[in-house]
Amino acid sequence: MMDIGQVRELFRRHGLRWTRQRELLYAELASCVLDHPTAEELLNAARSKDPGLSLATVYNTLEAFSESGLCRRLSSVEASGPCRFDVHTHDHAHVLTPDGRVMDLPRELSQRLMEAIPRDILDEVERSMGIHVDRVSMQFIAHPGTHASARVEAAAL
Amino acid sequence: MMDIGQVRELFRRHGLRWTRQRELLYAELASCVLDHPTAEELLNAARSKDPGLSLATVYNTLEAFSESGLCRRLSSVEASGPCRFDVHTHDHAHVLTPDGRVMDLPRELSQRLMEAIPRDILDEVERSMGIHVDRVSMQFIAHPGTHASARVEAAAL
DNA sequence: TTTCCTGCAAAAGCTTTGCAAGTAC
DNA sequence: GTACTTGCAAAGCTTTTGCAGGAAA
Repeated sequence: MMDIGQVRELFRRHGLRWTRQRELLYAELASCVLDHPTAEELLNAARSKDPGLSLATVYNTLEAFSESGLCRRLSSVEASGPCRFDVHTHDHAHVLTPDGRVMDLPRELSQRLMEAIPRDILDEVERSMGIHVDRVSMQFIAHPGTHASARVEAAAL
Repeated sequence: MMDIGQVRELFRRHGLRWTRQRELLYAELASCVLDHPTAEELLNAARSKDPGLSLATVYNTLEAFSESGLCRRLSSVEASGPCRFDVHTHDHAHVLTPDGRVMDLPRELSQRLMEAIPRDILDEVERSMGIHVDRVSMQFIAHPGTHASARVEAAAL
């Protein structure tokens, strides 16, 4: 994966101080390649390595990561629940499973999707709504009764 | 608009008892054709006609409406803050404005968008993620610096 | 040595719930 | 009459914040 020097460099590039807690949390978050943890899930995972870690620090850290572009915050979906955090910051679509999980669509597929939106429809959205479209967010809601099991490898992202 | 008999009938069809509060709240919600109110905004609007109305009732009512298919609760992946409620239950895309509002894309435009998703990409989403796609949810994030001002009429929805 | 981060606890914001009284059916 | 709804207050859940001590630059 990433050694500690690389993470320090990554943090520096994003204007973040390095701390033991941030290092740990970034590693945990980065290990969630397809699924996306909540703050509490991240805390539970990280506490095995740092029992003193506090939930407030997890939230503060995720806020700092999100601000600086190291992750993205995915707000509550369908069933109201806690926010989830996504280590992938590039534009990509999500799949929402019936059991409340959020999964990434592989980058390449997401790209093809975005490119498939006809230019003229986009133009009409901008014209009729009086806006400029910054980006498009898409979620595939999985049919209840199918259990998602991504067959993609992490590398595909 | 809709007279009281029609609303009673609508409620009955959806298995809901008619109450003064529900009547009022449905009217308020239905008057928000392009924008989507939060529970609190709805309360404020409705209190001019029923000062005794309570926030808990607004939430309970919106829950009942959502359950029975009379409105939809919007918990977008991108938005933060309180939930918003949408009287339009058909599938349609949304525009998220920089100031946190959520606006409907006209039905016809939404439909064209959905139809523009290539069949083969949808198939590959289902195959690679191991799901069946129930529906697709889309949001256009408006560029900060543009202020949305829909030029569509309510009738267009 | 200055500035930022952490952990704790407390507060804040949003939503749900228990209950007694009232209303729809 | 029965079952459901209302309004109130209180609790619940998620997230943020104030502060004192500690660590990074």
